[in-house]
Amino acid sequence: IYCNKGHTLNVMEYSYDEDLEELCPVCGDKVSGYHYGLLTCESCKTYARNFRTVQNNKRYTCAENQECKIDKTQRKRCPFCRFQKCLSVGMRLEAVRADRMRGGRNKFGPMYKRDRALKQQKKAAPLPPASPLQTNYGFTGTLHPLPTIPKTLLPSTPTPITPTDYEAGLYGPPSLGMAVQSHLPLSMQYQYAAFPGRAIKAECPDYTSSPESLSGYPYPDMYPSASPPPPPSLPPLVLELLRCDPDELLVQNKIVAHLQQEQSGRGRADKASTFSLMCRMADQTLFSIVEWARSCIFFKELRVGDQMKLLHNCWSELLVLDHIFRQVQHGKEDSILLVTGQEVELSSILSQAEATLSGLVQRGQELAARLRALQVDRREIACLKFLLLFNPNVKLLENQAFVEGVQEQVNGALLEYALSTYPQFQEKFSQLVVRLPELRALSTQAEDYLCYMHLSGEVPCNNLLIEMLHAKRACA
DNA sequence: TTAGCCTTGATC
DNA sequence: GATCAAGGCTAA
Repeated sequence: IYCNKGHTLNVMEYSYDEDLEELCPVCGDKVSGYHYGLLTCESCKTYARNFRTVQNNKRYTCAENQECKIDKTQRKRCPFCRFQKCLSVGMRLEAVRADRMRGGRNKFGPMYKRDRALKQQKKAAPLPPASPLQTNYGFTGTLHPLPTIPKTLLPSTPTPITPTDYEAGLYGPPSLGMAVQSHLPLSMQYQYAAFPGRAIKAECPDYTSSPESLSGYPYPDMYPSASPPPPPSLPPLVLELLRCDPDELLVQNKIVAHLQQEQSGRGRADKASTFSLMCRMADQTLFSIVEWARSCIFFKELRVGDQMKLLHNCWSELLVLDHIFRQVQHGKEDSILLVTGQEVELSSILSQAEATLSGLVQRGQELAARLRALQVDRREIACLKFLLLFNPNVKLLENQAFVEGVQEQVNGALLEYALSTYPQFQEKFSQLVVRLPELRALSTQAEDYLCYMHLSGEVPCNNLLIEMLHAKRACA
């Protein structure tokens, strides 16, 4: 039994109403439910939904410094900043339906459920008071089991889970290997919409699959500004590159499931260190990056030898970019969002991680802040990933000219996209590209650190990270 | 234009 | 049938 505000509440009977006590992250008004990815009030829900139609006729600008305070009484004063805030707190406007279809559910359903489950967990176990992640992944040396996400919220596989496993708290599917993706059950394709063209009726429309569908969604994925909506004829290559991106939720669930499975295979006395867990997390992320690359336009045309050379060259850069863009989307400077969807307070990392790691994390936060300030969007990140992958400086490529050609094409498409989508920000392309050397420098530092930790025996065995590290350099 | 209330409809 | 997150309607 857990007492809350004078009401006696059995934790097992956690009710939906508990969520509604929260305040809208945009304006602080009373929350009316989950809307477009998170708990918001009714008015911000309507505001976010209507923004597209409103934006069609009006071009909002901020009369101040684009830093207007948005609260319940002042939220009407600056539509521009209100919309910016909607996005910065994490509202997912891809859930606004282009076809205006009413009713039904969308792909965020599982996310809402999981969020509720996590909130319930927090209430059930209020100590330590921090996020579930801190409870389980706090930088205190030892590692506890993964957060117990109900297995119903994880992607299902055709493989059954035994009741024994379930009772033991082993929520992840027994196996979720890399080859599983093409054998996803239909229900999962529905829930997570990993691939274009597979969306079912009530699913969020797939805005990435064609220029026509994109025109029904005339603002960028993130941080749209007061500029006019992008013209319907966006560079087709940009759309194509974006189409290669896997669904974030799918990747997240897959990694969580894998880590839970790994963790469940350990005895109670055999707990992995926090660093070791982070390595495994990065390792799984790297798997998903390799899988992404292998299915990518252009890349899949290359011979395996060239594919390996390119990946060996840029794996850490792609990992770092993946991490950094997650922080850009996360939008909080005082915490880190992990690929598993868990949040760690920055202060707890900086106070408990050793100096080198702290430095790396901080540099990552700085780079994320710079990209956030540039209002980088998902399509631009998709281009940057290709620019990193198709690095024409990689030596001894069988098909050097092709790689150079792709690099050139993607550069051109990114330039065209940035100019047409953000015409008020002529320098955006160069500002974005100039971040790449910074990112490369950071990833080199991260590699060095990983190498050092590997030599100290701190990195788990059979790790793709180490395989890549060895392939790229003579670590010893 | 905003925001509270209403209707809808896929999933549970 | 209930749920609840979508979109619709409309007074202010």
